Amino acid sequence: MVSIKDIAKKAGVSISTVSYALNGSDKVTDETSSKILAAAKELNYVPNAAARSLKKRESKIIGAFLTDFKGDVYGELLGGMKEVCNAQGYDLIVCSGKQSHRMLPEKMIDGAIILDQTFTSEELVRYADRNSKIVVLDRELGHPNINQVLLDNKAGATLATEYLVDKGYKKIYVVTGPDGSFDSMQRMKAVKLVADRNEDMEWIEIAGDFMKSGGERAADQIRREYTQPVGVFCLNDEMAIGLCDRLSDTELQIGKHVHLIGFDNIELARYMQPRLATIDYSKRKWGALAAEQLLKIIAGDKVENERIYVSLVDGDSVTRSAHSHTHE
Amino acid sequence: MVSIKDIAKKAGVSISTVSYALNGSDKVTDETSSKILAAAKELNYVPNAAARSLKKRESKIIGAFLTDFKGDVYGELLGGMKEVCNAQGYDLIVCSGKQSHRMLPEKMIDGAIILDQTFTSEELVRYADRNSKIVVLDRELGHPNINQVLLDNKAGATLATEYLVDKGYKKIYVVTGPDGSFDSMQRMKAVKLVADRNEDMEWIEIAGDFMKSGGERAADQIRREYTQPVGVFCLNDEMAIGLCDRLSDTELQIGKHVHLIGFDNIELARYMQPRLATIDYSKRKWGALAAEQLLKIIAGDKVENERIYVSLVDGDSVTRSAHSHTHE
DNA sequence: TTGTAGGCGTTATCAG
DNA sequence: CTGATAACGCCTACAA
Repeated sequence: MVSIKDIAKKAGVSISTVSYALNGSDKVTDETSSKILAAAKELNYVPNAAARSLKKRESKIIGAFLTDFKGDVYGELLGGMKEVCNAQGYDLIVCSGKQSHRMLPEKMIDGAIILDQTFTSEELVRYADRNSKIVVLDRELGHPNINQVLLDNKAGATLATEYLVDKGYKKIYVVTGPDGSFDSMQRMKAVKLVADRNEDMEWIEIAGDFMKSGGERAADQIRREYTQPVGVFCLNDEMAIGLCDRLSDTELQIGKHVHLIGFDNIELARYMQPRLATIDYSKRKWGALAAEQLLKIIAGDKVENERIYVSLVDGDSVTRSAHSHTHE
Repeated sequence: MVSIKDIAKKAGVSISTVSYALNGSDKVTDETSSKILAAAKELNYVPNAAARSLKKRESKIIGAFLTDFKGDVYGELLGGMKEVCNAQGYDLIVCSGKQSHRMLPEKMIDGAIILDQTFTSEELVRYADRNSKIVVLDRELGHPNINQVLLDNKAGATLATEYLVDKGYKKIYVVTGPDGSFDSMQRMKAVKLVADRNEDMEWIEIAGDFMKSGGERAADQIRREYTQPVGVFCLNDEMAIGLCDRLSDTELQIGKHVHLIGFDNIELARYMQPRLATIDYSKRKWGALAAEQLLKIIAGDKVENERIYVSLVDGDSVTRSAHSHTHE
């Protein structure tokens, strides 16, 4: 490995002069500086990240932590983060799995963006206490070193539920996320509020998992209990697609017997037959905002918690109930 | 930041003893060791990654470099890599973009898995010359520090092309990847070989880009030139889907007028109407094998270049030509 | 403008 | 078994 010491020797100066020259300090003559740069190039010098991090106590790297690498949501999200990070001279790395958590306390990264339920809140707070900078996308956490950028789950779930109600469905199944999912709980809360406002609405909760399998199990239950057209709100699109899959070779048709809406607007949603109604939001913006907030915290700036707004996407997976009274 | 020096002070021993105890050396009494461990825990000690990397000249981190974070192929691929890495005590980080290339020469990571055309081969060889360990998934490169794990593109493209021929199509469009794509070139080569073996097969190359837009442009051209049912081989599924999208509101129907096969078997393929015929391979295995090879190189073991096998997936996007002679 | 020297946190060598 | 001590590569007062 070639170090600044080697450059110093070759250029006939001291290592500190090399360091100054390499870092573009004006404390060095242009002449010696260019001599040093030339030597560095010739020797194929590459600075050592570990040494620099050790001394400067920063790595200029941000870590994004995800539950897994699958999932259609992540592509745009990470793209948004990277764009912001790079613009400010930071690199973004993506990590998954418990084992990689260590990178945060060990200061391998300057900060973390968390979208990973396997990261417990206690763990995050513990790191934040020791001065790690964190932005969470999947929970609420009050701590000076932690900021949160959350989806407007309440608005989204309200839109979705009211959509089903407006289309004339009184009986509505809601397929939840896994236990402990913040998004799931928030969305459920909004569903309940809508139900409270609509006296004649009956709703049934089905425990899901945000994966296809949850939608499949829900499909089985709905089919067993089926008597008349119903509304179904899957708390994410992936479960909605699992539900469609399972129902596809039965007598129950989506958009006719089962009126389905999801959440996330993943790419697949628009390829479903019929097109899946769902809740949309800008994944890129979400990621970008999260990164912005994190970099601000790192810079020591004050930040406010931010929210990502959502909108409803129509789809023929929900059609108007034949029995509904049209009020217009 | 609490360092081993602090622990040493608290436990009343020297820093070297602390280091030994922390690393589980048997050169320390169980008694002092447990005293040290207790002190470490009490002080919330976390080792500093930069310091350790600097001294040990390894980070126990592997980097996967992708063109972008989108793309359905990556989820499983990265999952396979991570599994292998973790099992051997390595962490996996995912990087994208030119800026992050520096992590390799700067020794922030112990090795890299490359699936990213924006990494030039010269750059990779330069790093390999300086002792970086690399596995490439998207090119061929002869270098002692570089190994390659490639798809069996030839077999896949041959299967796909012959599938169209067997179904009775004489005129076959082939939509390529972007210029310089290794996969695209390999697949094209195989197409040409099949064409050479089938005298009456006519094939037309359309320049694509492995993105939806390429498929859309191809659709336009095919539609302009359409006279009778044709076969189309999109060199990846994403372009095939772009092509379907663009054709969906025209008079040309997939599986009737345009007989389409893709490559990759992404999740969306099985949701297309009709189901997209394509070439499948285990993305998880691909990633796992790449990681295995890389860790072997790092360990100094000899490795052979490996290949990932492929298979054909039937789909109604290709049906038998009405004019074809059935030979059975 | 350049050089000297100390230190970041860790590991590892070599004496005690 | 334990303790000094010297690196690892880089940065940065401070001194010259």
